[in-house]
Amino acid sequence: MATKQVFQIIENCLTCPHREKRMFCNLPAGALRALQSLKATAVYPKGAMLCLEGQQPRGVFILCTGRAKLSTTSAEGKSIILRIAEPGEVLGLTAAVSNTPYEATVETLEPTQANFIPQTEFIRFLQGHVEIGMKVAQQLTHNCQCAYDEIRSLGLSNSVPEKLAKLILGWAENPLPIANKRPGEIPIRVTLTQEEIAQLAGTSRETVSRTLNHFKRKGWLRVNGATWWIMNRSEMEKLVTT
Amino acid sequence: MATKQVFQIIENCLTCPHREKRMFCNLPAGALRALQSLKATAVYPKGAMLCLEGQQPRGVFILCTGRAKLSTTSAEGKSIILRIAEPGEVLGLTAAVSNTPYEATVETLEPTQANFIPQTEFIRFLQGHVEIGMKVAQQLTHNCQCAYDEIRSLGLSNSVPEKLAKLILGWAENPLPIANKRPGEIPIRVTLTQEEIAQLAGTSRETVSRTLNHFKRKGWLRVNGATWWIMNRSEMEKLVTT
DNA sequence: GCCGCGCTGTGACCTGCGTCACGATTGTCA
DNA sequence: TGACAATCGTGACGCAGGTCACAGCGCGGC
Repeated sequence: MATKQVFQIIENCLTCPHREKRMFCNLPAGALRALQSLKATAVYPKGAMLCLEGQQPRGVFILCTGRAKLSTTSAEGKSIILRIAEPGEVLGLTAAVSNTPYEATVETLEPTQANFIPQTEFIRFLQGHVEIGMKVAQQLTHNCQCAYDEIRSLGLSNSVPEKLAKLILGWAENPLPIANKRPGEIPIRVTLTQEEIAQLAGTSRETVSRTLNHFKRKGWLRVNGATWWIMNRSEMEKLVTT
Repeated sequence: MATKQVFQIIENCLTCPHREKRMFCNLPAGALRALQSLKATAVYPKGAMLCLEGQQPRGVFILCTGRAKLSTTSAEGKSIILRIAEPGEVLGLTAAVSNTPYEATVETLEPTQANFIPQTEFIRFLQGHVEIGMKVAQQLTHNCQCAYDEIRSLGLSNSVPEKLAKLILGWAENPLPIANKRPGEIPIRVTLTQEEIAQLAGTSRETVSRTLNHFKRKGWLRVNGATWWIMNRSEMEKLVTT
């Protein structure tokens, strides 16, 4: 099904084809040249740890390709996913700006290219360009908004079905671009395991399994490997009150 | 017991006695003068709403005196407290920077003086001074860290007693400066109602009541109105695993 | 092809805590 | 000082979902 793809490395931020779509990278030429000279590009396989919760900050990462999951772990080893970071995001900002240990562990979910900038150089870069300040503020704002969403989801949703429905409907915001789709069916790609979904929703793996099967039995959802179809969006929305 | 205090208004940021202790206000003279000319000072009674969740942003508030609670409410009217903001914090930043509706409702917990800066002027102020960018980044970073703490508390703590112990121990970080205290006893001031504590911990009022009484019966806590004594810190710490 | 590991499905059990209900206590304003 | 509202204390009940245990299943590696 999936043809083997060659992993494209983006060497030069100035000619990066994605630049304008990206939250952080869409910068004026001057700042972009400075960024280009500061950054060190690296490619990581799926499952690589970019940084670990509690470590002293070494610098920030800018995601070029690939998504990463940010998670935090309790003393007993229970862990929750704070959010999934998309290409164009800067990771490790809170730690770098306030010079405190990394708040989260960052693990790549797929093969990933990322640009690394050491902390001191990033701070200097930040102080030298006003636009960077704005971009940093936007990224931090985005982090906050995601965090607040998570808090609302954890603290205000009453039931697990509700939380899962909310998650799935959130993924449906950017559906798979499939040609032969039937009207009303939304195809999405879900590469997370049930364990990870449980960590996102703040529940247990077994409950995720049971709830998904409940959705399937109701005919609201069809699952085929990593491709899911939302068959009845409105019914799922009824579950969501917030 | 409590003598009636005259509420002191701080007219001038340049001569503000608290400036150097405050997260946001400790600025170089130039930026401070600009701030002084932009701001509009107001005094609010306890229980005043500075901004409402979902409203279009009008601007930002800088807390001079008094604390405020930031909360968010679900469709059914259940609400949780995101955090308690202290003097020196800037509120409404996420909304103002990204021009999205306010994320939270801000309600004063005590008589409060706050400086208001309209959104467009604040953005101009931000773009005109690099130091403001850093301060904004620090405030946003602080917001994120608080939010992540809340997520950890909601998602990783298993029991309500654990969450409450964590909360109380957090308050014990800055205890009341009382002279005749016995060694090992930590006096703290708690002006929140049990309902509010429940919203902070993501639980119900009744459970807070029961759990606090459990702590009292164990001899770990003594409550006298708004003044509480932590009698046995180490036992309470044993409850906290994260 | 076969083996093994990671993922998923499902039953059984049980407990923490949310909810309802009501009464006691405290604070506050006229 | 008295009355009313807000806050707090506590018993009873029920169930959502966490936990444990184990069984199929798919997929990649050798």
